[in-house]
Amino acid sequence: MTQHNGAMSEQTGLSKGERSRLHIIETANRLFYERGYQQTSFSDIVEASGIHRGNITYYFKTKNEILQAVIAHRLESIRCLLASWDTEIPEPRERIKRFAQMILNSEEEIVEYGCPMGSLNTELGKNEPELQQESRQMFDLFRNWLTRQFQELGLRKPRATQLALHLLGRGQGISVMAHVYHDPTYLKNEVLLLKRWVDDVEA
Amino acid sequence: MTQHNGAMSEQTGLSKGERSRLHIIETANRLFYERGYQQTSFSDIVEASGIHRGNITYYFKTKNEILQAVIAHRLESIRCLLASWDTEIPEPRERIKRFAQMILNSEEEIVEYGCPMGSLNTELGKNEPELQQESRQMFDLFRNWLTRQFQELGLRKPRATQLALHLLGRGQGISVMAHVYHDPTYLKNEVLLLKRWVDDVEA
DNA sequence: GTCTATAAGAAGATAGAC
DNA sequence: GTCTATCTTCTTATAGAC
Repeated sequence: MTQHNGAMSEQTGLSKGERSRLHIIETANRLFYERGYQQTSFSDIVEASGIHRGNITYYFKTKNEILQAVIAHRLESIRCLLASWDTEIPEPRERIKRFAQMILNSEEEIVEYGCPMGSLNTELGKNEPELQQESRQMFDLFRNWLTRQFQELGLRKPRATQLALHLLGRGQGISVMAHVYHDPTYLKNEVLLLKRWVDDVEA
Repeated sequence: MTQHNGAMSEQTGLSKGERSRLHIIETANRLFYERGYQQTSFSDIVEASGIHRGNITYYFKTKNEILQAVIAHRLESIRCLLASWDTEIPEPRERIKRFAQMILNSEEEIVEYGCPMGSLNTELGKNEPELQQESRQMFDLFRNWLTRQFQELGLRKPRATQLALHLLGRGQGISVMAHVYHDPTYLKNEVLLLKRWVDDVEA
């Protein structure tokens, strides 16, 4: 059966509907990060996206569904990011340090809003166990990827996983404190310490 | 002028009104921690405390004021805690390790709800800058106290502050990750690492 | 696919009787 | 000090025209 997609954009390869859907997701993603999930209303998404209420409902029946789509979107972004690191960085130790560098690259947003993964999970963990579980998958991607990198350094899996969790935790701590004190200097200094820690991990 | 407080309890030294006020604060404190500030409604506090709506309003005009009282209450608890550590523990290094031990002692709550200071600050940081600033004072108490302990170890103030912030950040990271994965084993292991780190800080 | 209008309920805040 | 009742606004969700 031949598919007819006459209205597809040649630039993006997305149909009109797919573009609207993506625009809703990207708008909601930003608002959920900057204001929090609970504190972002449906109307906020309507205003910020410029897409009318009923049309958003056409794509997502509930706000809950929007969050699920946002999480799926973030998961895909993380997968792409990790794949690019795998491609571009040959040494596992340098790959691990690239993770620390990511924190430094996001300095401004982290100082202002905290870590997107951590703050979302912290919010959902209080009252929405199913959604917390979905958002936890973002951590899983990094944890599994970091575990693999430590294994490539020559460590056994349990130890590699332990180090991966330690590194993730250090990143979360840095993000929380940098946000609490709105302090880029603290963030920079701690990322430096973290890279040194990576250098000192024995193969 | 002589004060007449005929209705004071002999056990607590609090008048009826002071007891009601305290009961509201303690109830709200627990709910804000377990469910989050935004996700706790005025009616939730009414139900959980057993004190009727109008009477809560008699003590606190707005939910905002309740939060301020909750933060003030927490600040006082932290001051008492730190004072007791000062009294009971002679060595500064042992005092610092007592801070790490506190995380272990709160293991169950942290795994279920995260750190009370960190999760509150993360939530308020998104949309309520004034309230975040108030809640930040909880971190200030620990930061200043830890800084003093590191100074007593013989370190200069800037370095002592840096180490205090590092320690606070490690604690936050542990709390976030233990909560994300609901993993007491990770928490125990990381607290152990943290105590070793304290032992290795050079005087 | 896109939009307007509105229903149904929950939220915070207030008035005033007892 | 304690309580009931209500106002107003905001929220999510839905119905249905175009």
